[in-house]
Amino acid sequence: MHYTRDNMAGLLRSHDINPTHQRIEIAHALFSRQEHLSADQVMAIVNTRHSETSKATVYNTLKLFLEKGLVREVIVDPSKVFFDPNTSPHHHLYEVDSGKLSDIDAEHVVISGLPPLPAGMVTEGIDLIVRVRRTG
Amino acid sequence: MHYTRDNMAGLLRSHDINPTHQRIEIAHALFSRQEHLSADQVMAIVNTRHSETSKATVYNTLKLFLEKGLVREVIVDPSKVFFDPNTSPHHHLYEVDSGKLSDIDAEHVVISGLPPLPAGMVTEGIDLIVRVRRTG
DNA sequence: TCCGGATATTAGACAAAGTCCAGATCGACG
DNA sequence: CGTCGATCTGGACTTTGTCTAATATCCGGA
Repeated sequence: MHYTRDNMAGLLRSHDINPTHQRIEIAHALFSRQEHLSADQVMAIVNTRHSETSKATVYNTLKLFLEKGLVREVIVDPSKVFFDPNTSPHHHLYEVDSGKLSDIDAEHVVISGLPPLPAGMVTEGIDLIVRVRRTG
Repeated sequence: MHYTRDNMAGLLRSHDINPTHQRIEIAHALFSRQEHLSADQVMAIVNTRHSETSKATVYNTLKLFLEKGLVREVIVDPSKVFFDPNTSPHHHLYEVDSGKLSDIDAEHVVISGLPPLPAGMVTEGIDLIVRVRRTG
């Protein structure tokens, strides 16, 4: 599967998102890299050659992608939110010093013994973040 | 154990923190409530009667408490950091709609199957956050 | 008691992330 | 082509948090 811009249009449509120029560029930035990017980084990537997409649009679009389940939000750093194009169940490894964020496959991870939820509540998601630091 | 201001002074000393007026007030705000508070909330509480403590001091003090292991940082909301006076191992339940944050005792929770850490890394902490939402 | 240095506090300027809005622009369709 | 709803935009604004230089407080020793 190549993350071409044409394929992005299809991906957007399949998530009920009208594929505009800007949205395709933003989706392409996220999916072709398969990395965790902040809004800032997305903006920088999309506007490398010449300014194409405004800050407001980047934020609006990322929020839209989030609502439509195209990307996932990862909150590990108090100063910025990361957007993750991988929506399959997985966890995160965060290197505190460098700010590097990587995936931990959920396949073999088991979390057991959680207490029952309060009445009238449904789980929206379980975030497991392993914070690590370089020794010495 | 009552969380009197006098006891706060002892608590601070036992964590190698010089117990000043402002620090005692801030510690008292956190520990007497045993709740998760943001810097904003701490500032509001400490300055209810009349302005006593500046913003800079609140931030400096919370950071100091963090370094000295007196409180713990909880990152669940992209817009603000919460400070948790409970430093014993535990997890968190976050109600997305209301922003309410509560503890999950770690005693019976088991997390297994995590992959080995990259070489030269040590775990700084594992954060488990259960995000819930009220059923519609 | 007075002095001096170390530690703490402060106001306010500043920075960065994100939101908001009113107007401009786009693009599909008749 | 002209219209209309959807989208995009610049820029002002808000909020959280940081920084700095000046001031205040504390404490030990002469």
